[in-house]
Amino acid sequence: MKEIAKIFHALSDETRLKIIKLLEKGELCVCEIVSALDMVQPKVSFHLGILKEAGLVKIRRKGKWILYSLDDLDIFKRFLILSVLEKISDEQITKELEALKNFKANQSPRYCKT
Amino acid sequence: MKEIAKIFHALSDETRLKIIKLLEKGELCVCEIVSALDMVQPKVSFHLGILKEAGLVKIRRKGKWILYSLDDLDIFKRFLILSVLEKISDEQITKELEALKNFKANQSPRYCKT
DNA sequence: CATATATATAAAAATTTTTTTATATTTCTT
DNA sequence: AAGAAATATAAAAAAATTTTTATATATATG
Repeated sequence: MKEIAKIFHALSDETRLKIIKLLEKGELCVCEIVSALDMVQPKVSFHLGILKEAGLVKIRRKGKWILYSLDDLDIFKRFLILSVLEKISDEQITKELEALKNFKANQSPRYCKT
Repeated sequence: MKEIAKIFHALSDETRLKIIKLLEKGELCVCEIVSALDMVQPKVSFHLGILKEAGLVKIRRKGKWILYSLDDLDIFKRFLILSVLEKISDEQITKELEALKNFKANQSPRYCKT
């Protein structure tokens, strides 16, 4: 029962819902999420940690970057994630998508420099 | 987005998940839930309030009792509730079901006397 | 109508979660 | 190898949630 409560808890926060929406389009490194959300890095890492602990996102290391992506192997989690994506429209994260686009545009291939 | 976070928040607590499980079998008044969970009444009312605010349970007054039941008219909520019911087995609330049974057995038709 | 019962609500206390700030770790680059 | 960049983690502070305790409200009953 704890496990289920934990999954729902991970989804009970607007910042975390936004992160899930941002990951809809694909893998993102922490610094990209930081710039999209316009929040300090440890705060973003904190929320990513909660999503990860709940098994909703997974990570992959690439050099000095850690790339986060949605983890929906489990059918229940897959449904929850799909529900979130469907319930929350892109218009609700316009600001964040815009910031992400700008960030990506202004960075060279080796893109972050916190 | 707040609305969705609110629904997930309502489901992110073990007491509230237990209440949903208890309501699986049908309407219950507050005092029955209190005795099933073995918690003080204001605490139970607090959690019922959160479930109600999230639109997951509904109420019906019957004399001095207020009867709570699952509210799953909405397809999304219905799925969430069904998931909870399916994910949490009856064995996980054995104690509570037992307490509820005893309570019901020991009470006359006009059953509560807090 | 006065009292008892069932439940809600308010205020205060306790607990948990989130945020901030500082620092550690890992990997890359020169 | 030294320094910089990306991220995590720890500690402290702030904020939110939950629990407790006391009280109010509504309905029923004698």
